[in-house]
Amino acid sequence: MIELRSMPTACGERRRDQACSQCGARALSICNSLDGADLQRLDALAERASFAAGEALIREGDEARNVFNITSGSVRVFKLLADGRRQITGFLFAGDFVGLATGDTYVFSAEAIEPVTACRFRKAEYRNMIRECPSLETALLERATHELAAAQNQMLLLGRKTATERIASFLLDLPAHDLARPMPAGHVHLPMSRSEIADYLGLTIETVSRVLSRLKTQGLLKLASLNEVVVMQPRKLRALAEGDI
Amino acid sequence: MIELRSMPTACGERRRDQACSQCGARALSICNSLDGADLQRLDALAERASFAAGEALIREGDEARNVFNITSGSVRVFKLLADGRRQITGFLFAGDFVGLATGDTYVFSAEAIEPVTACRFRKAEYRNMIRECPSLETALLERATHELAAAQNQMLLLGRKTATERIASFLLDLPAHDLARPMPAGHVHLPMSRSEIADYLGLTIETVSRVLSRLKTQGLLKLASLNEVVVMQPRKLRALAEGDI
DNA sequence: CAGCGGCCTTGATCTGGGTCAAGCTGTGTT
DNA sequence: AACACAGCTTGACCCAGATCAAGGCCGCTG
Repeated sequence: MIELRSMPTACGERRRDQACSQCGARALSICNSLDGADLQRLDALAERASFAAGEALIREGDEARNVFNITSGSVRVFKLLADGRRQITGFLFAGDFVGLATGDTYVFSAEAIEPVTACRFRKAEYRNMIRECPSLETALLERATHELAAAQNQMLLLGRKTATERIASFLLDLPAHDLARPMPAGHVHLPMSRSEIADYLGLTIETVSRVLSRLKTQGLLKLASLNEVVVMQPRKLRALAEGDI
Repeated sequence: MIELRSMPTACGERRRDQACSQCGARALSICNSLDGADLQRLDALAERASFAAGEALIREGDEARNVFNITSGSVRVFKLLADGRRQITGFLFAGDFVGLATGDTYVFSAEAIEPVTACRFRKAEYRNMIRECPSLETALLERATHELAAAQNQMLLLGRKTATERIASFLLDLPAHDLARPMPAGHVHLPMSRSEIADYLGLTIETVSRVLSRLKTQGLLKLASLNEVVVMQPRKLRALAEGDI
């Protein structure tokens, strides 16, 4: 048992009062939506877990026993085809929930990209929790709806955008998800590898690398390091992302 | 005010006790999850609406005033890029909800493919309803989670599957959504045009047409009419869809 | 029942991004 | 400091599916 309330980030605290660019919702963190008594009850049910880089929180096909709330680090959520082709359907950061699938088995996998800490809830207990704390359900519905809006944007990206538009959209959207990590304006931290970016955007690593190089040559970006991009011309990048060209 | 209870399909009745192939959930229709008293309350709030083919239920950017429950017909949900490129993010049938976005404005459009009837709920009233009827929220969360699982499958399809795999997946998954329309085993009804299939699968109409023709030549399908496909070899089609080749 | 128009199919050609193949870079190790 | 290795970049070439173009089919209308 961990005293979540004594640790500001333990239940996935995120910056408050920032409207989501994809669905317009505010106060998306579960923490922000619940009152003290509810958080206390969550507290009693939470078990802390940590994962090394590459370790799995959730494996597709396993019995769905747990729900996690990420408290630090970053996670890749993905599905595989039989021959190994991988689609990363999302990256998760502090404050995100994972494992809310309705069925008896997980329908996706989730692995730590960098060292991760999380609160684990047994799914059985989690159901009791919902019964006692209806506002949790409201908060989860809001988050699910938000993720659905994000998924629609991603489908638009995967189905209809060019490689350049995909990379531009990605660089502009990423900071909105990773709110726990404070970055100077214009700086984007990439905890994931090129191969993970490629599998998220439906491209190959070579194309990701080429497009980043071209955007750099064109002066839209600087590559401060492998894992840090500085957006030099956000207007132009936004125009590229929307296909306005 | 419409007496929903007196019309079996009015609140989006769907076949019961059929587990979803994408997320394992059962009883996905809202109707199936609610008891008589709750349905009666929903009843009092519902307003019947009908839409001609091509008419919009929801326009991206408009103020989000309504939530709809489709009671008959089929609907395309989509997003557009500035230059007109379209991604259809889903097709909706009897029993599906649309318009549950959290924000103040809709972030996608929804249009009737064929004549549609639906129950309209004012969003303000809908919020009261949730307060009075907590099991509605549970049902909606279950549906949202289900749609999220479907969205992840679609991202895998759009990001990593070949044209043939996309078409095969589409033909196998479609009947599971359109439960209200009873079809003989193996028969798939396509209420949407080739152009809508293309915009759903991230392809062009020419590619959709060519792949269907090839599958027909190979004896996997018959094209009974423009809008009806008969799957002759479901095993082989499933193998194609999963990329097992 | 002829003519029209919207959709669908099929063929020919083109191209964005994939594939294959070197190198490069940065980091950790001895 | 030299090395090794994993991940990244860059170049050359290729191909699945897009684009461009020409008919075909079918339901509707006069």
